[in-house]
Amino acid sequence: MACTETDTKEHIFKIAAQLFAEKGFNGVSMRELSEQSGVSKPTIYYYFGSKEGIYRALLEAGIEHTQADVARIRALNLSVHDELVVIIKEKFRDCREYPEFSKFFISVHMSIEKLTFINDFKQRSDEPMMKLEQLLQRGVESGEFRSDIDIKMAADLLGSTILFHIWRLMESKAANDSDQLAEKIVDTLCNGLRK
Amino acid sequence: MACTETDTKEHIFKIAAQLFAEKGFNGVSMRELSEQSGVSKPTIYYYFGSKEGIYRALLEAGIEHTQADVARIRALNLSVHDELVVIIKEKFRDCREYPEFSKFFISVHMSIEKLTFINDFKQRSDEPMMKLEQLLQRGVESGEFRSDIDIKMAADLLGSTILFHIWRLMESKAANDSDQLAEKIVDTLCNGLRK
DNA sequence: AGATGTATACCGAACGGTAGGTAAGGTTCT
DNA sequence: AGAACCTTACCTACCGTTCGGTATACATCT
Repeated sequence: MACTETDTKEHIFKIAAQLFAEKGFNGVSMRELSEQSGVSKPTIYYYFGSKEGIYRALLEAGIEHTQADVARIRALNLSVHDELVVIIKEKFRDCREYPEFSKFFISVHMSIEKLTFINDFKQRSDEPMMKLEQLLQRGVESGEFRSDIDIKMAADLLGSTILFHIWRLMESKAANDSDQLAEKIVDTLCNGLRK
Repeated sequence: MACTETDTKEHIFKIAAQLFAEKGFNGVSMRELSEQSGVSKPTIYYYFGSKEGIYRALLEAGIEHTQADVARIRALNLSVHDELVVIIKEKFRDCREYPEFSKFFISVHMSIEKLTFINDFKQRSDEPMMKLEQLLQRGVESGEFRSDIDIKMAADLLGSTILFHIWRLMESKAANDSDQLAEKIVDTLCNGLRK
């Protein structure tokens, strides 16, 4: 989750993530970004070309990071229940490790602000939900879950709850026990409410 | 879900909801709003005082509407399972009946865009989640649900999924069978996944 | 060693354009 | 006449972006 370039560029990158996350694309001005990062406006243009350029760079970095995460966890070959727990734990860990970037991604994902240039990102952001469905399907096939469950619905429940908790985690800087939280989420869904 | 004033005001109100929902507060200009609603800029200022004024008016109208909904449903005295289903159905119905306003509210609720003047709205928007917790608590007390369930977690699962589905409903104008969807959501949570 | 050339990293000032907002003045209705 | 409603014309502040430059550093030629 980095920019792999000079210090200055990386610094701008990080501040941009913070500002965009807080105020959205249209809420941040280049002047503000330049003041907050302590460089001149032209310097930002030197590195990123345009306002849109910074935003896109942030998106790209995030997508790459997420894809790597998912592949690594899949390779561990856990039970579905455990893989779900690990996926959620890993998401929460990212939030602690890269709060600015995590906050930025969740804001992009949530915001309705229609920015024409993030359409393909939004499309790619459906992939995690598909992965969840595949995972649950595997749970049914292996006998871990009942075969009468509605996989799409369960994936929605899970996916939206993960988003929601990341969002809440990012808003209130509370030092939650996020590992326990991850287990609770999965258990609550797996066990249901009924007697 | 109305403005209870003149036609012109109501018309501006509706267009504003559409635009804010699509582009966020900072993404909409007063010029655009005036062009789209077919009145001059000063007319908008005549009715709403400021850009912030329109936004606030939309928020107020929405809060009132939601509170009325919840109270009415509570008075029906249903089982917890059924009350949950009805609440969700009612939300979905609103989305069909007042798509502009529903889309606006969901966008406010979801977006991280920090607009200082909507802080008290965001605070009040926690109330529905609290209502859900109370409802689930009632379910435990009446014996409808197991006593070992994590109420907060279940409320989060449910609340975030409702938000998510409304959001999805609003994005893809698909004519979903939302009544069936409401039942599926509640059933999936109530019955769990495990064998 | 010193002069010259060139690339990188940055900045102050200014561009055309648009933002939110208003002053002043017509209509229309009562 | 006066209140309610709505417009044209205009304001200032700020927007994203670019221009024209500077400082440094390293390579090349003499």
